[in-house]
Amino acid sequence: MDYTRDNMAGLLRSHDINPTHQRIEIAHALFSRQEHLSADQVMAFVNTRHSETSKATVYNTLKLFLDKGLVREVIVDPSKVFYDPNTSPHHHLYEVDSGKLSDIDARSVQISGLPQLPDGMVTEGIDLIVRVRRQH
Amino acid sequence: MDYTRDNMAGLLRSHDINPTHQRIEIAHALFSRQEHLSADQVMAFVNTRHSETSKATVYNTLKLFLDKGLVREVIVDPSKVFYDPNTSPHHHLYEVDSGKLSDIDARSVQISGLPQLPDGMVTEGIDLIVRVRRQH
DNA sequence: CCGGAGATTAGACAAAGTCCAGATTGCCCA
DNA sequence: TGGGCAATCTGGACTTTGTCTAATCTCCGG
Repeated sequence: MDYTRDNMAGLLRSHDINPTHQRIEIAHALFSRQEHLSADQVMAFVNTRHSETSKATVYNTLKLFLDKGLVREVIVDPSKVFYDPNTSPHHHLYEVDSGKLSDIDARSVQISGLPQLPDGMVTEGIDLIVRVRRQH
Repeated sequence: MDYTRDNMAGLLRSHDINPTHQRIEIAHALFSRQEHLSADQVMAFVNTRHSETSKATVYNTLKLFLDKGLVREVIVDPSKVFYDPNTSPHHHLYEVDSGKLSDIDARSVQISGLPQLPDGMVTEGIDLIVRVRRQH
C-alpha cells in the first residue's frame, strides 16, 4: 500500500470524508507512519515546515476520522489518547516505562468465556492491553 | 467483610501504610462502596460534610494506595482515571454512553495465544475491556 | 518540652482537550 | 464574472484533570 498524499484523497472519499488540504495532511501523517500518534504528535508532524493547521482542526479531524472508522482510539495512558491507523482487529502491547505501543494481531489470540451482555446492549469493541515493563 | 472506618486502619497497616485520618477516610470512601471512583468522586465523598481533605492529599493518597497494591487503576475513559478497590484478577465491562463500569471475574475468561514477550520484559498486567453501548 | 520525619495544605501551574464567533474556502448557478 | 451559501478552518479563551512546591501541621521518641 502506498500512502502518498494523492492516495489519501481517495482513502478519505471512500470513507465519506470530504478531502480538504488539512485532512489530507493529517491522514498522511498517520498513515505514512503506520504508528500510534497522539493529537500533539499529529499536530507537530503536520506543522513541521510552517504552521498550517490549528489545534482545533487537528482535534476535530481526528474525531471525524474516528466517527468514520478511519482510525481507532487507543486508551492506555491516562494523560493522552493515541490514534491508530490500523483498524483491523488487533490488541496492544504497552511498555509502561518507555510508552512504546505495539500491535498484537487478533487472529493469534483467543478470548473465551466472556459473559452474556445485558439486554439491548451491543459490543462496540474489545480492547486487550498487555502492560509490560523492563525487569529490574 | 466489614468496611468500617475502624477496620480500614488494619487494612492500611497490613499494606504497610501509616493509617492517618485522611487515608482512612479515603480508603473508607472506596471500600465501603466497592465501586470504581475517580479522584474527583473520592474527593467529593470525603468532603461531603465539611471540607476535610485537600486535592493534593487525595491524589497523593490514591497514588500511594496504588503503589502499595491496595487499589487498581482502570483506564477506560480518556478524561479521567478510575480507582478500583477490587484487586483480585478481573476484567471490565464499560458502558460507553453511561460511563458505567462493572467487573468481569477473570476466572471465567480464558485468553490464549498471546505472543512471547521481548527479552527482559515482564508482564505487569493484562487489561481486558469490553466496550458496549445501547443498541439503537 | 523539643526536634524532626512524615503528612497535609492552599494555591499556582501544566497539559490535554473543548468551545465559540468570526474568517476562509470552494462550489453552484445566474 | 460575481454573488451567495454551506462547509471548513482558525485563534484564543476556557475547562478539567492532575502535578508541584513551599509552608505548615502532627505526632512520637527521648
